Amino acid sequence: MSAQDTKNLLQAGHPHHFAKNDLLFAHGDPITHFYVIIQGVVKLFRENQNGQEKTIDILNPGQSICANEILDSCSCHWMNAAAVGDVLAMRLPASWLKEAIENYPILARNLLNMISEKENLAEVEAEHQANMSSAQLVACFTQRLCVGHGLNPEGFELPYSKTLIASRLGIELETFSRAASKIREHGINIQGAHVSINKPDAAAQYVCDFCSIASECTAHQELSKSN
Amino acid sequence: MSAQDTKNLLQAGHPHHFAKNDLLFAHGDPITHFYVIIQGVVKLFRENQNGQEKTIDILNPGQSICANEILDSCSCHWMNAAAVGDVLAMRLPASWLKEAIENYPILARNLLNMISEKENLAEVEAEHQANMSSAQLVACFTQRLCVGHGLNPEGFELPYSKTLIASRLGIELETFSRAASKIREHGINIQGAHVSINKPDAAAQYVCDFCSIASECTAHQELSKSN
DNA sequence: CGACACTTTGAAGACGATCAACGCCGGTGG
DNA sequence: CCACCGGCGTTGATCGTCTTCAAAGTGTCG
Repeated sequence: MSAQDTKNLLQAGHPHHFAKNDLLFAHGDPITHFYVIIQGVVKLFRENQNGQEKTIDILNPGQSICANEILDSCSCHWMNAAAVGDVLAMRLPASWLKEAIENYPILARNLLNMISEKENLAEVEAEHQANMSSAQLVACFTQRLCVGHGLNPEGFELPYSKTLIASRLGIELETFSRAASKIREHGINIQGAHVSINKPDAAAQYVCDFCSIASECTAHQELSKSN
Repeated sequence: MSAQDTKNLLQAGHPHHFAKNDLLFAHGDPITHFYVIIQGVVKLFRENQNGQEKTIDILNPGQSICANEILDSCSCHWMNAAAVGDVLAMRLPASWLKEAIENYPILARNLLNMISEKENLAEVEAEHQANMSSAQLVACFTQRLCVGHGLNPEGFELPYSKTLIASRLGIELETFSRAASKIREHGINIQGAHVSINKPDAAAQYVCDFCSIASECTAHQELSKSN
């Protein structure tokens, strides 16, 4: 979004605070607001009648919530959004977004871009689920975090609980834990919440051969060239 | 799309024929065209360096191909598209779509809607993969086909090969075959290519309790009320 | 210190993938 | 007309992986 958009946004909405585990909205609620996270982490998830949960995405400051639902033709939320810790989020009426789209074609264009990208990622994740072992899923996730930290040789701390990450990857916590020890032999070291990568190229090969978009993946490119 | 759009479309493009197994485009090809299927079936799939394939979607006449890729910022295709049988498809330059979007905001709006919907479906499918057994996946797929045929008590013929469907569902052909016999006890009868549903409500319950959007699913609603 | 959330580890079990063999059918060629 | 072949689907047996259940370990915070 442009600086101008941001300015408009700040005028149209108000910051709103959510405590840990608060729901920003739940499945079935009418869609009334659009959110932009200022601080904290929000978990999007779906829940079926058996109580099984599937975490769809983990959102960080700067990311927006439920733009796609507002743009879809439905009037109610399809999923739940919960504050993982304390969260501060800008809250705007849904109508504001709809009007903005009508008035600023450039915004519509940006949103198209963003949503296309998300759809693409969703497909790639489905592919990963089908073709990768749980250890590879964990390695892929970790690698991308690591690139986000500039491949710092000191390593970094996991930004979320392992329970949350496991849920995001569609595996059980126990499986995550076992996967974490298994990928040590591929150069990825997870000790408690601290992560470091010894052999980025080895790790990349272990994972990215099983990913159809490795050649376009920025994380993969960074890892490979760092040799 | 509106009738007017269709008219423009017919003027801007030319129909193009593809033989069985022809690629409409492949991963890495520059994005030059946009397609609308007139006749036949097209398979979208991704392939990793190990040769593992994942079928993303099966497209039928009337559906468009790669609108999302054109709207994404990338210049090359992220996936492959192959003709399952003989295919006739309208082929338009990608620039046509981009211009149309700039000129007709309503089209942008429709595309936003369509892509949001696809993203939503991709997420639901990920959820299904995580929470359903292979038998339930097959049942879900079959149910929706069945509703598409108006719940005809005579049943209907599968429109695709079982190999293709299995690949679409992310399971092996053998698993599909075993699942097909297992779901007979839940009122779904698959004999060769012929499918009939004896107990729609039983089948719906067997599957839809594991789906977070059962209450919004049109197929589920049809099945439930048919008792 | 004790309660609680989070994580690790072990053992058993279920499920789907894989390998292998066979049946069915349509097409091709002698 | 029959023999052969290849694509497709079914069925059986085995194996590896992930889930599940259970127990114990670690850490933080009141």
